[in-house]
Amino acid sequence: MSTVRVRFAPSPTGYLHIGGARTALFNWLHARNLKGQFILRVEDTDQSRSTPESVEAILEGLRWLGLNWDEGPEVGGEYGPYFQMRKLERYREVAETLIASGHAYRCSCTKEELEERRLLAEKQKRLYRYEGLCRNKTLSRDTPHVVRFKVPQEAGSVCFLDEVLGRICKQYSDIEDFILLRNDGIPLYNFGCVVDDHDMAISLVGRGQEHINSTFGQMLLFEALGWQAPKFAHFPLILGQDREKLSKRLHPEADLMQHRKNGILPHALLNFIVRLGWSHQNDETFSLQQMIEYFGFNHVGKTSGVWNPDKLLWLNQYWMKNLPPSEVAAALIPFLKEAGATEILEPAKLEKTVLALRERSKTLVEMARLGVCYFQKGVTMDAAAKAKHLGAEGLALLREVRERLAATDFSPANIEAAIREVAQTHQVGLGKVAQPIRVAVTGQTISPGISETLDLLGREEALARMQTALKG
RNA sequence: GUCCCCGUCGUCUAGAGGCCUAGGACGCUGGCCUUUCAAGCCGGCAACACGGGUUCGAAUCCCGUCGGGGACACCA
Repeated sequence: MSTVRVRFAPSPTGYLHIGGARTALFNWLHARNLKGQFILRVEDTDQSRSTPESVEAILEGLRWLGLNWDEGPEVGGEYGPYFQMRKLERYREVAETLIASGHAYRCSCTKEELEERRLLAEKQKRLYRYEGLCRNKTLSRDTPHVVRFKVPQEAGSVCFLDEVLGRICKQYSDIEDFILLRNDGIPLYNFGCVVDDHDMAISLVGRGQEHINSTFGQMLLFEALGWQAPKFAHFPLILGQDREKLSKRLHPEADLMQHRKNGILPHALLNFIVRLGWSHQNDETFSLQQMIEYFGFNHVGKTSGVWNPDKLLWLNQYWMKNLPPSEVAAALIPFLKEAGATEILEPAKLEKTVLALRERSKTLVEMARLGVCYFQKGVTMDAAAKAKHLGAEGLALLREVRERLAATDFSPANIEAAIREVAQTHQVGLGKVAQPIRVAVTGQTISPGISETLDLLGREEALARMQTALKG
């Protein structure tokens, strides 16, 4: 069996797009599933838009998701360079080969000239083609020119067998003489991509369906160069709720790191995007090991999927409840700080907090909001909560329970008993007694069960907070 | 407009000719549990785009229509 080598080849023109993240994930899973190599390649040939900051942002996004690469920036590898701008000579050399073999030509037509022809063709209601356009001009190397690929002029078509879509073809006449090298000698996507996929011995190219049309040109290039083309797999697109392709401009959820800020666990996000376009029987939740074990292109769907924020939230809560508490606790720390925690974030207490709050929060932001009161001195009292539960009646009940609590240790049984007795004495429901305690110690109407809450706070702090509430 | 891809509940999907009276999940919804809020458990609503074929039999195969999306840069 030949080696599986797949790549993720983003262009560093901004943050890591969620669609890119899913493309990376599918490739990564395929590589891990088959014990192959996952390569990261930076396609930075768009000089006007590429920035080093973007490279870093993309690496950071991949690291956050845990998608490690075997070759690429920072780790190197035998097939580098992994930045396209570092191998311009190579592209020029290949372009020359194509010109020499008659598969490409130098073209000095300007954009304007081409546009003119396009309009003319439209006016004449005939299909516009690049046929013969500049092919016959002979140019010296010093006149400014681009290098164009010479698409076969005879009748015929290019086809490839897509791993998820099946056989797809396109007629030669529907493909234009696309540009290989710009007039500054820098390669365009379609060309750099082919040279690199060949040079890096990529066995399968997995990318979004928006690239299907460029695949035909690439197939032509592989053929002209006499190189064996890799396999291709085109993944369904991710659409926003407006059914348009998820774009950075229109959809905030397109920004991977936005989800980190929103308190989404990386594993939850992974689980969510892996199910957008892929399935394994009726399974909904997957550990990383399961994803790797089950993944295959045969179960990648063909239809675009719509972003579903509710399901992401559900998955996030699911994983907050099912991942080791220590892992969730570690992820919670920055959110607690952000929420205003001032006390020491001690690991054991953090884990207890996670255990107590994970059934009540869908995100780490929510968990921090509910949990920050356990990591502060005193409470920030919610006015509405106070008005509702710490009126005359509430305070009277609170005074009484506090007395009983102060007289015992804080075992769950004792706390239960104290509440029960007070409720019984006054012929009121348990809630009547419990709520004032809850509000007094947390400042909110929402918290875990009372004994759990008091335990989290510690006897001393809890009694002190009740005392403060009683003083008004 | 041209080319390419796609078309099962609102959404993500299972489904590779009989196992489908179409299954699961999110959401919505009724109930149980309950000291708050949740979580959990039990139940409900809800889909094969349409029209022709092929076949004893079609969500599954073929054709057409309609619908949706994508690509049409010296961007990737």
